[in-house]
Amino acid sequence: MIGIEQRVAIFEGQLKQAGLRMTQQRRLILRILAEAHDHPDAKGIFTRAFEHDPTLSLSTVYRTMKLLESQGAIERHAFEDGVSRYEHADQQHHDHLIDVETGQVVEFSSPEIEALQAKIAAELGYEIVRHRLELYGRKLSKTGRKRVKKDV
Amino acid sequence: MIGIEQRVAIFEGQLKQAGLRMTQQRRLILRILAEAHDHPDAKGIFTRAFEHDPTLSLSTVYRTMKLLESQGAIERHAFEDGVSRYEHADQQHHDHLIDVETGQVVEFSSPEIEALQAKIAAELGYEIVRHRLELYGRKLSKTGRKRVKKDV
DNA sequence: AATGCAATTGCAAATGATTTGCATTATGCC
DNA sequence: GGCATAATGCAAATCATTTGCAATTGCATT
Repeated sequence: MIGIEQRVAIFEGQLKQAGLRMTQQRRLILRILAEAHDHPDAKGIFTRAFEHDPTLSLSTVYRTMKLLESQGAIERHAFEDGVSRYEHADQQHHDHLIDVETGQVVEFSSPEIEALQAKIAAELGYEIVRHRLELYGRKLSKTGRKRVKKDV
Repeated sequence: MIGIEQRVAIFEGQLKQAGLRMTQQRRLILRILAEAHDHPDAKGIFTRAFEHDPTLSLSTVYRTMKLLESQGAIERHAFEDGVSRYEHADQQHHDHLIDVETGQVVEFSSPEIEALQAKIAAELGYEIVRHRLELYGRKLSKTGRKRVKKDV
């Protein structure tokens, strides 16, 4: 988990290499994302950013998300509700468990499942390029659970 | 895999119980779905049905898909392109592997993965309500593969 | 610090999938 | 056959996202 300044600096370097520019709005959105501990959608990011810069437009958020995604700086997910949600990409790979009652998103990862996926794909004559695994669940009442990391 | 007539009859029974009616367009769409060996989207179903009944409207297709889904007669999937795709629901549970080059959809199922999912959810304090597992892959060149079931 | 030009932005309009309001039609019980 | 109302077709409405374009801004260069 690196800091905001480093993230901005890294991204600015990537931009420069591509002949692109670091703008106020990109800096702001990057900051919002770095501070986010959840999986906000474009409107959510826009709302948060808007408080710092009321001249920002939603189009710019969308364009920036697309740019960040193409640079590998963020990951985009589309859960069941259909809207795209984003999270920064400096963490290890993980999948998501969505609480069907609250919409809360819990992250998890399972090397065993990954291995099985690769095996299945190979048996079908494929190599996996990427995958999407989402569990939709309901909280168990009271017994033996172990919470890990939660957000919305 | 049951026949079309039986499917229509079953569905008509379900409709009757709900005070709903079996119409020409519902019958037609049901037939199209039963004959489909792929995962068509609303427009695709509409196109196929339109050849049999040019008065059919796309709205009716959407309304019918929603009805069929609520009756458990079909399953709806939204892969990465965002559009909803449908398949009849009389087969055993399975997940999907999508060929990133051709869009071809291969079905597979893995009890091992299902078991792991349940275990992971339980550890996080959840019971799984449903899940979504999609593998996006590229065909291996020539060696050891075993094709199973394919469609688009 | 001023200049120039392409990259970027904000805005509004366009898109594309899906839904919905409403007047018209058709289904299925009497 | 007649009726009440469920279902349809059409057009207009949504909703998330994208895009055209004129105005602005970043930044490399004087």
